[in-house]
Amino acid sequence: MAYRETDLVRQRKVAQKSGLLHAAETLVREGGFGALTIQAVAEGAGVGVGTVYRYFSGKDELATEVFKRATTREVAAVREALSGPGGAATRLAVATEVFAQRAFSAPKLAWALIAEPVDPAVDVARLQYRKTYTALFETVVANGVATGEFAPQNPGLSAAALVGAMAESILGPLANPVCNAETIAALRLFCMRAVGAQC
Amino acid sequence: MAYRETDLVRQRKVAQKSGLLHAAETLVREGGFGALTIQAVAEGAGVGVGTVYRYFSGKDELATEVFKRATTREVAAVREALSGPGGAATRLAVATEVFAQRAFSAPKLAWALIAEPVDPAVDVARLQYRKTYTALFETVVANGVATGEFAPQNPGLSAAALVGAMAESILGPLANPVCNAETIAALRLFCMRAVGAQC
DNA sequence: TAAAGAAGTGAATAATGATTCACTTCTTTA
DNA sequence: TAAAGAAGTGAATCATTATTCACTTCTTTA
Repeated sequence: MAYRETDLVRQRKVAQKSGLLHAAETLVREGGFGALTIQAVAEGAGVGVGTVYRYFSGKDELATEVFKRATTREVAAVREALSGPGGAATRLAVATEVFAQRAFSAPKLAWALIAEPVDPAVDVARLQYRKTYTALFETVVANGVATGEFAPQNPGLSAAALVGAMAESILGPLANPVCNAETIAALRLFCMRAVGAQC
Repeated sequence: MAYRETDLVRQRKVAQKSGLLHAAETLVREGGFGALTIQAVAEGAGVGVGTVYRYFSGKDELATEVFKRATTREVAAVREALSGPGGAATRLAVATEVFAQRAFSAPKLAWALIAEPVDPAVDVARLQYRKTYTALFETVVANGVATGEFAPQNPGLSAAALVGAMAESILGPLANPVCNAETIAALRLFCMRAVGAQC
């Protein structure tokens, strides 16, 4: 036995994989999943295309991992906002702002995660993502309805509509590409009225 | 001079082009623009692939024409609903229902027109489409704000958010795929509250 | 240092789908 | 009917990407 993987090698492999994922996410940030090609990932990470296949079984797996990493971050940020202090109205308002801020700072990424259709493999992950996302909003809407802060309504539909309203007004092709405090404030008011919160 | 195009030939050419567009739209209805291949269009219309190129300079032109035809119809339907009788609230409610009904009856098409990313060539047409669409809603929102029926708000942002809310709750991956009167009613209420209409 | 084991490489291959073009068939008129 | 003009055809070609694999280089240990 003349070879055995050492910690040094393990670290390098982790770093390599991380570098590949970083290069891949950069591409998605800049041009959505449509810009994610193995060639470009390899180039961005400074390795050969074959190397990518040492770390990922194929494009699907790479794309899915990029998707999961990014969505985990996004969901965590919104979840944190929704689990903060205050009533349902306050928390929904804060969550709306968090969503808007993050989307503004990386619109292509936000669009890629929420709307861009991709491989069926990634679509499975996206379905889970949207479910999680919508569920977060659904919870706060249902909570507000229960406490009487919001109007009676179908929380599931309202949650989907809220996500759609946020996505369209901020990521849509007609959206102001500049981070605009007024836009965010207007969106927050729209969402507040939509759930029937008094404000 | 031994040949000159006659009316008969002209008619046939018009019919042929119309048949190609019909075949193309059928494909988009069934699978979005992703399903629009020249091969499939030719097959659907019962002609050779080369024939498609006698009528369209390339795939871009074909896709753009399909898009424009379909969107013209959609916009007309919503515009009619918005220009009907009654106040801003009534007209917005009717328009919401029209949008929802049409989207339910052809969800893939609606999704393809509103959300599916396609060739840059088609994207130009889509931008125009969304502008038109949003402008329609913007007008009624501004109208309602002016008459005091709706709360004060930024009509442009609200219009985009309304379109997003409708699209997401009806076309989104989590949407109920069945035409559901309750869903439509819930969406209508959401939209009414969102603009601050009393109902 | 030598040899085993594994990572790195990128030209070659595969798959998909748009586009071309030399050819055939149809339509018209002298 | 003959010949011009145009439409129809689809196999061949081009373009883009994912994927493979025979080979090279690196790392480890006896």
